[in-house]
Amino acid sequence: MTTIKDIARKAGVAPSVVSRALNNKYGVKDSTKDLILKLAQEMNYYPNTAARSLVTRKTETIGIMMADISEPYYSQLIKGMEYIANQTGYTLLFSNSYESVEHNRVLHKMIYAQRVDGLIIVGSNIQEKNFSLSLLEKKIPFVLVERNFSDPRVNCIWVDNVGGAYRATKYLIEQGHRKIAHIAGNLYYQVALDRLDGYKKALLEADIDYSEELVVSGNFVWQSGYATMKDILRHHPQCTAVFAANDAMAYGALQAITEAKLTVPDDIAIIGFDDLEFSSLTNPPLTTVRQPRYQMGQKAMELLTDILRGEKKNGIKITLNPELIIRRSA
Amino acid sequence: MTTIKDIARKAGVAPSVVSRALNNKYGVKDSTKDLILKLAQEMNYYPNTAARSLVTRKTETIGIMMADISEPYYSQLIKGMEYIANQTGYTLLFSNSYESVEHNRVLHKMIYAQRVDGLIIVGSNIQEKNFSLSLLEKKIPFVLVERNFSDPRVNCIWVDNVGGAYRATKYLIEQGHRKIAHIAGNLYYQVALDRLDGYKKALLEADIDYSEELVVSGNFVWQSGYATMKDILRHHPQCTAVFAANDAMAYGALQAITEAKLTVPDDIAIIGFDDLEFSSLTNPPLTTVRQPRYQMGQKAMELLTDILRGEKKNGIKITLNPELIIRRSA
DNA sequence: TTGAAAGCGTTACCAC
DNA sequence: GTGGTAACGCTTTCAA
Repeated sequence: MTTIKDIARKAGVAPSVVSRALNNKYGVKDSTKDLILKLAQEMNYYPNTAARSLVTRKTETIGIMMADISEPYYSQLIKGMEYIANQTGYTLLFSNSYESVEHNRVLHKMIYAQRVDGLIIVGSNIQEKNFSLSLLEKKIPFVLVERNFSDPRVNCIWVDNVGGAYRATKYLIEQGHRKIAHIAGNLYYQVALDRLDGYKKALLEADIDYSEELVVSGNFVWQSGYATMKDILRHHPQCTAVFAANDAMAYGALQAITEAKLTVPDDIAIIGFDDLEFSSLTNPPLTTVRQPRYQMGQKAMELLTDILRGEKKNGIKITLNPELIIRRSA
Repeated sequence: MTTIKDIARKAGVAPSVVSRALNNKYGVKDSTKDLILKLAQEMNYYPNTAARSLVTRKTETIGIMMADISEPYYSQLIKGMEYIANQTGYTLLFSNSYESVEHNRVLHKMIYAQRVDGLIIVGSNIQEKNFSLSLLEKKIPFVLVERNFSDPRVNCIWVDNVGGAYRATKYLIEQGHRKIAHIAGNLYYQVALDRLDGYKKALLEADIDYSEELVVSGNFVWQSGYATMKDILRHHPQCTAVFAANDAMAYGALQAITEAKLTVPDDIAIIGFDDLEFSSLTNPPLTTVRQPRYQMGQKAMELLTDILRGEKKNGIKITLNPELIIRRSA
């Protein structure tokens, strides 16, 4: 591997000059700079990341924490982040933080080992406030995605879940439904709470009594949508519509309804939340609330980059709006 | 951030002793070692990654290249790799190599910048032989997944695609089908070629004439399955079964069949390949060939780790067997 | 068993 | 504009 010293020797200058030339800094004559650049190319020079970050104390790397990188939900988010990172030159380091306990491991690998300059944290487990606090204390720049944390020092990007759920439920009401069940997410998550709120709000507005019995809690995976839908079918046969807190659970619900030989949307209408890629392929295609995930990823990355570059100050909150996508399940 | 020097000072020893103690090397008295370990804990010491890898020339990081990290197909593969990496202490650095051209960027970010100790490359684009060759030349340890490259120096892990496709097709034949179409993948990919071969082999064995007209090529995404299925329906109404080279295209085919008011499997039977999570949720649930993806990820990671640790030599080839999962689409 | 010192490749500071 | 040198935090070698 060629080093800066090799180039310096060949060019007949000092290593420091080479460094400055390569980094486009002031104080290098054009002609020597040209020579150095030419030599670097010829000699196939690439800066050593470790050496550089040892002195600059920067890694040009951003850590991404999410519950499970392989959830289809995250794919667009990741792409949005990558798109910006490719432009700004940052490298992304992913970490699956399956559980809160794992946070500790991430802290080790990313923060203490000083592998990243900042963090993007996706997910809204409401018990994880402490983690944010400890990051704040350590002065690690970070942005929270899918989470609206009121602390004025933290950066948040989230979608208006209340509004999205409200619109979905309202749409069902407009279609004439009065007995509308809600398959909620795990209520440890802010998004689950918010979507439940939106559902209630629409009911209230339409003078429909809110009934706790019609709200069943799943945990965002299709299996729980399937199981809870079976319960609803058994205990509340008068239901004519269901609003599921995410698409995965809606898929499971669809499955349960199909198995019960009922048809969607004629017997039961169903609306999901997220608009996963697959949602246009269900039978019937799923009506759902689309989250601008690609855009969320982009915004999160842009924001963190700006903060790392000193172009923005901490404490920025960004709200994005979801959109009701009407297909054929409601 | 506490450094080794800080600990050395407090312990009244030299930095080198601290280093040795922390790394469990010979030549440190138990009592001083205990003291150092205790101090390290108290003072919240964590080694600086950059400094360490600058001298050891190791990053304890493995680069993962794949076409598109967000493809559901890859999720289990990633989990398998992570599982092993967590055990061995390696950090994973992902890179989406959407296209061959991108290889260059990856080389820069990972190899030239010396950010990784080795590479796992997932994908089977047959035009990418040169990339492997250049890695070989640079002496970067790597393993290829989903690819059987005959060069005796390269490590490969792949599934028996020919066998899987053969079994799927044979199953259709056993169900009485004679006019069986094949929605192939992009034939630049080895896996697409292999699955086509397996299909032919089963036909041949059953004395069914192979007809090129019944093979249409998609590019592995559902849209192409949808489009090609429409063609098949129009031009070959006598077809009673379809073998799709992957599940995504099978989903599209299912969609096209449903839209044509035909039923699966009565009018047309369909088999996919991969067994994505979603395949048990289609209507009807998809019969498909399951790839042991989690296991592939694990094996790939184990193999690379062993090679990096000097416990295995290059040139290892591993074949895994796919399994026919019979659901209700065929 | 311990310590001193060199060195990894880079940047940054200060003198020329 | 340029060069020398120290420094980043760590491991390794060699001598004590």
